[in-house]
Amino acid sequence: MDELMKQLHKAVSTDNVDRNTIAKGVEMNPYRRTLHEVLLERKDLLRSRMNMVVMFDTEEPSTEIEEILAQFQNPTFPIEEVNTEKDEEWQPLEKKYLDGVNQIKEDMLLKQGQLEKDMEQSLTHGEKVLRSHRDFRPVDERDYCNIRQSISRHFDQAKVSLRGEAATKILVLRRDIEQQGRKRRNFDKNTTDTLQNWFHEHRQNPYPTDQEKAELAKQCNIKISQVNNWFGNQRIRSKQQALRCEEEEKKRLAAVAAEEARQKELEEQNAATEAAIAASTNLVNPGILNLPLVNPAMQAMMIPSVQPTVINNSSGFLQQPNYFTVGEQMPITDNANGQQFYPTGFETFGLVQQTVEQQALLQPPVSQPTFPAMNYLG
DNA sequence: CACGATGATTCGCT
DNA sequence: AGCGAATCATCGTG
Repeated sequence: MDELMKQLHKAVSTDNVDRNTIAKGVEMNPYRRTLHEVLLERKDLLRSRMNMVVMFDTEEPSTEIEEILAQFQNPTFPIEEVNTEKDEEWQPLEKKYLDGVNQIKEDMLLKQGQLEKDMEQSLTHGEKVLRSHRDFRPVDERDYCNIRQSISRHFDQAKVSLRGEAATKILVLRRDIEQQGRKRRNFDKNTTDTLQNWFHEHRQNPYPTDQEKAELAKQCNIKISQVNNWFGNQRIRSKQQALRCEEEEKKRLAAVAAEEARQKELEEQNAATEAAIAASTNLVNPGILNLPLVNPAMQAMMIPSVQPTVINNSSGFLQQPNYFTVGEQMPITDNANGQQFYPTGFETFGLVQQTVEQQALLQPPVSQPTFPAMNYLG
């Protein structure tokens, strides 16, 4: 019985009321109804009074919060660039801020006053509860002290929370005023996404009706005039962008064409040089001038002193990797300069090392898979 | 701070 | 009134 009473006492002083403990006590105590009622009543009272503010287990007065709450004494307008020229623009905003701070302050003081009252009530109620305990257990000054401490601790925390809430409200207000003070704000991602989606889905005819504009405005939380501005800007800018893309594509194609022309010219030059050198170095047997130097069959017919190594060193075109593969072809015509021409694919034969690009020219280019270009205007 | 993106404003046209 | 176009002014970023 003593043990049970101890538990009950502890439960009351710490507000940690375990209903099982109470139930046991109720069963074994002649004053059970009274005890049961006062415990629950006290607990419910505390709960209902406290739930007006968020309670934290350990909350200490914060210097940060108090610094923010200094706005109550000396409110400073959050926007710096206040000049005389734009005073009429800032004044309503400044007033809004000062009024807001005042409102927050009044709210806080009101709630704080309510908390004080509630604390007084709780204290007197706690004392009343303790007095009623005297009917079934000894109650001394320590019990009163405990319950006073317990109650005032709860209310102190509530006050700290209240100040924290007020500080948060001030920060939110300052941020809002700062945002409103700006000349222009970019729309948030949701808004631009919504507008972009509509624009893209209707890119064939991106002109929303009045009703659609109203819907978009509501959906994006912007004014209808802003929807109009956005679509006006979007139409002209996507058009400009499309034109820019077209322009760049033209430039690109022109550059490709120029490069191709340059390559062709280079090849023609090479062919000319090669033929000229071939004509001047082919002194081994003037009688067979009209036969290709490159024909291996001809090499066998040449005088023995002319070794392939010599030809290699002196003229260089034997180093051409394709020499023997194309060499069996005969020249098809002569021109006035004694140049010999060979069927298609033979022109690359020359003194200049065959480049990769030139080799590629001999083969039909592998067609690259093409991806349809995105056309924003449809 | 330079520069591109972007929302708003203005003007002329139909 | 609604639009395209040019322009302004600010924002956001490297």
